[in-house]
Amino acid sequence: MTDSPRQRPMRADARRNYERIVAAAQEVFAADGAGASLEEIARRAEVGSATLHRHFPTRRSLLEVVFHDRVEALCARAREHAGRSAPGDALIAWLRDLNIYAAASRGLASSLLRDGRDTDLLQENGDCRAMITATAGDLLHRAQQAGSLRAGVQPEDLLALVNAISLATEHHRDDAQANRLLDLVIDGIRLPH
Amino acid sequence: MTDSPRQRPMRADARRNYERIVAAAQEVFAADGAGASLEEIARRAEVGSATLHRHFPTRRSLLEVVFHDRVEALCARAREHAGRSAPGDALIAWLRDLNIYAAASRGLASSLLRDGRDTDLLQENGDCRAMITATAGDLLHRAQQAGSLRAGVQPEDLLALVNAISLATEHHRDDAQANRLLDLVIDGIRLPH
DNA sequence: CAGTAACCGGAGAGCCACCCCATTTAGCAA
DNA sequence: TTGCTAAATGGGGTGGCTCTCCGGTTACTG
Repeated sequence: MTDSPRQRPMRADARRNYERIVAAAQEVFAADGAGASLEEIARRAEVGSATLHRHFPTRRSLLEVVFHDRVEALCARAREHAGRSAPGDALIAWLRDLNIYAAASRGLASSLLRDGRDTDLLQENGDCRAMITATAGDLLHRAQQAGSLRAGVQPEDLLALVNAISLATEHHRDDAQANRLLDLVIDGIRLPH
Repeated sequence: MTDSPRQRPMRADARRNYERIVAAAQEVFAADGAGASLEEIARRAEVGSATLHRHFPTRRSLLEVVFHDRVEALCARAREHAGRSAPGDALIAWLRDLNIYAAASRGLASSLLRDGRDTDLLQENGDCRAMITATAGDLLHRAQQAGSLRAGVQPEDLLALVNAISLATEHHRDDAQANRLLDLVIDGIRLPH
């Protein structure tokens, strides 16, 4: 599913380096955040920096690959919630998942969300962004149709806010504040009933 | 020597350079955002980069000075609102001011808010941060005492959220979204009555 | 077991923040 | 006014970053 070798398959050494880079990036991004040094990643992967830049022309393209799996897991989780709970509750439960994920990944989500100005990038492979926006949109739509949510809220708003909460609380590692803020946001989008 | 612990006034040339740097920083930060090149600022101020670094040992210390005036204006505005409107309305009106300010200053506010990890910096001169936190705390406290706001919300939460909104919407310059998000937040903190 | 296209990575260009220290200069006192 | 001294300066160095070029290497194919 993820592998579609309709293009010419990668040469063995290329694929090996590609995977070493992704593995190294996983470690380094987790340790230093999304702004980590790409050269450090190349160094840890024992690969020339040119090789890294050839495989991943932008920082974002690397982040995209590194977090693809986690984002997929998050979307799967959304489907679970949708099949198990009432629409409004499903959305809220998923927002909590998203919040935890965002806190755990040190503002990485924000790097994926952002960079809307690089329009090429977006259409080229806004894969994670597209997946997660679609997921949020789906849950949101259901909740709104079920009448448990105010109208006018956009999927991007939710992502932006959760992302924002993680950004805002990131530096002083305050999960209590993050939860408080999420509760605020949830109360804001819920219809008084 | 020991009987005059008072700081000497700046030498005239030092003061001149200091002011040139601040003026240049104002332009450059406005144009390129808070991450702008410090060397470019020194260049535009026609000053050696060492001089810039001596006057402002960190990027943050420069931002601090550059935005001191605007932050003061914002706090003054808070006092106006407090003297004119009901506590809950005053807070909300001020949040809207804050939102506009944050949007206008291209994530600069966020740079001031953040960096809580540099603990030295905070106590050394968290001037803007302290001012604005105190202001938010004051308005919030009044509103809570007047019963128009849910309890448990912290001043930092409000700042974090508004800051967050500006961060989240910054890159695609969408004032409509920013306003929508702020409305959400306001509805979240307001008590249903 | 070649021949060739794909791939590699060292080296280098052009940024940047930050620091060292020889030189200049403001301000004061005689 | 003049000379002294501490304060202030800024050119240039260090080391780090991103990103590119290109001569050498290597995996696949026929």
